[in-house]
Amino acid sequence: MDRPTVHDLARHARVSLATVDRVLNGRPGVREQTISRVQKAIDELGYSRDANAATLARKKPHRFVFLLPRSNNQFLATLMEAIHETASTNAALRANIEVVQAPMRTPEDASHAIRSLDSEALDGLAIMAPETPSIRDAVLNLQARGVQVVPIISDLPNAGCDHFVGINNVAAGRTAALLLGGFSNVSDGAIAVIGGQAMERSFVDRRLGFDAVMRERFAHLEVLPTIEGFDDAGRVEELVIKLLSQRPDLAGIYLASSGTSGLTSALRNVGNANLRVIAHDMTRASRDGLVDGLLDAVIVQDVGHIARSAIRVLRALKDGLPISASQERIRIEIFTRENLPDP
Amino acid sequence: MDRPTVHDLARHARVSLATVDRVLNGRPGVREQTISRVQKAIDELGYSRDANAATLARKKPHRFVFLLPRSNNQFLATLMEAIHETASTNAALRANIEVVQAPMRTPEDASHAIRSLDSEALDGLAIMAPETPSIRDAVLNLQARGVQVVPIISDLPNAGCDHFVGINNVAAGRTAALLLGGFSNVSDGAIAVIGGQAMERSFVDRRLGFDAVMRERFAHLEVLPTIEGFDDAGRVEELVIKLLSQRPDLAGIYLASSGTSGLTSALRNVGNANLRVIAHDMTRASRDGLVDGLLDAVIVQDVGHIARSAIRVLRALKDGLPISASQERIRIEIFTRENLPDP
DNA sequence: CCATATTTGATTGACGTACCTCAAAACATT
DNA sequence: AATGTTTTGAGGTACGTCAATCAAATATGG
Repeated sequence: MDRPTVHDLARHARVSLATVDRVLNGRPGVREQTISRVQKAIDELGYSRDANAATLARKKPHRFVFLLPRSNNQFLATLMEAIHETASTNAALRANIEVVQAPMRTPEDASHAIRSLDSEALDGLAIMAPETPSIRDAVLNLQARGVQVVPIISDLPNAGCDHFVGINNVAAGRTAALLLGGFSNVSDGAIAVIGGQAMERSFVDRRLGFDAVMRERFAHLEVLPTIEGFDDAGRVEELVIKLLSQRPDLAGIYLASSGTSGLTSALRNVGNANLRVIAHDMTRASRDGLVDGLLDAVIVQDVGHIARSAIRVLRALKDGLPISASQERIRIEIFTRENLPDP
Repeated sequence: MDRPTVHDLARHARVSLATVDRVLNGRPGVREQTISRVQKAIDELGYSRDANAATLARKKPHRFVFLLPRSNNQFLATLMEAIHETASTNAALRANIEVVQAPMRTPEDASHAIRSLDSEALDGLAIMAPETPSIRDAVLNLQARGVQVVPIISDLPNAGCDHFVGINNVAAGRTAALLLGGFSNVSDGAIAVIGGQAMERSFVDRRLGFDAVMRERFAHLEVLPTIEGFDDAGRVEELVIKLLSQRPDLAGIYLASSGTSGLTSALRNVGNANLRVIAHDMTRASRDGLVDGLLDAVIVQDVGHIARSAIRVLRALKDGLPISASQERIRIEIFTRENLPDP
């Protein structure tokens, strides 16, 4: 009833331990025919590598890089903090974890950042980036050289990645619409949606889900075209101030990107009590916004979970370990003034 | 810069490897003075046991038991399924995981169930039980014999347990109130709260949070005294039918326990469109209830996360490993018809 | 058929901890 | 001082994998 080991594999496939090792670790010098014989033994015995022994025996630690946009918004700061905390508390994983920030305002920036990573010394990349052809190609290129890639926060659907580490952003958008529409008590009015960049998949998905529910359930509210805030608090603040002066019928704002501090600071000055406001991510600004009644709800993705999950997934992909879908599902939390936990 | 090993400890504390081992694993035959010398070395070097090597080297697997109420409600079924799935996908943990169900309608039942566990062969217990003196004593007794105990789902605050694996039930109650009150659009009316057993801590906490927010924010709604449903669908159904006939002014129902299928089945027959209804936990009944518009929102705790977390915590307590608070925090999810994921 | 390349086998030593045995040393008791 | 008891040391094996070496077997091309 014990789990099979490499020895069992070798015996069952009638090859030596060395050959099993070559197959398992993708080392060269094994005939196709032999590989499939070992593969067959793996399937028949239901072998899966003992992660404990593997980690223990591995000489070189894995090198994983988190590539994030260079931007000084508060959400990125909390994300980076979570990554560093995970890295330090999980020293037993034998993984070197680095955070690299690169400008991503243009697709060329981002793909250049990817290409300038030393792919030789790299085992895995967790990347948060907009979805553009040049980025997709850079990612595919990296994968071709044996580097595992997972998109985090914002998906890259056509970049050949098996897993995405982040929330279901369509569901997040739907939730935002539900809260905005449900809490609103006006008979008509306009709803503004502020995103980061148009190419950001996370925003596209959120908008998609948001619009669907607004259409289905809250057709009396008019959803305005997207405004791009570029995840920048200053720009968001300007946009919101302008919006409030131009649209006296504004009934709600959905900030589907970063820059919450700009939103709350605008609301503090020119907001009104009938405005329903939903934002994303738990930061200082969003917490204060909830407490002060400027925001009605904040939709939160746990950055610690995202950091841990990304590392687990990269490691599993690299080592050929199974991935537990249910464990890696990132949940959406909804915080309001009423259920805000202590900081 | 490498992590210190037991060898480093031995050298630094000027004792032998065997002594370090005795101290680390709590084996007898070491003077107090020596123990503290080793302890000092542990602190100074910042030693923490390599979990991979420890699991690998351990001969006997740990034996962990989940003790749950014997009741055939749907939530318990999903919880048990999650436990078994975790057990089978984490064979590498070298832990034997058992589920024991025992009647818990009276405190004596439950404490008897605890006492009848073979504490010799037991390393850890994850227990879901009401909070009564006899249960508390039985738990304390078990701990005195070296068995680690974590309450799951429902806390046991005075049973000497370091960790609770479950959601913040006060916050859950607050959230329920927010959703009930926020979605409701009546100017007055009554709100019914249905719990399981009065002694269940999870229910007490939910009620606490629920009442607080209703008082603070929705004082125009009258919250009725608790009704005990004993987590039984049949009983809940009867209660709800009676309630709806007796209180025509009923504006909302908060089902803070199991038995959701009884609730939805009652609503299907005698419900009305102006009723706002909140329930807990994702089961077949609650999913169908959302889809059919009988329930407005369901507050969900991820049973898979609870099962995994309980095992991780028990293992960490038993092996003296650190526990990552942020990883073990169980999140609350809110599902509505609008953001319901595929099954 | 040979020479050469490719593929496979046999073996070994880490990795860090658990767990065991046996003997030596320190301590306590009379 | 002699005895027994408690505490400590020394050393080894095992866990399952990685990683490396060197030799042996097999395949390939001319």
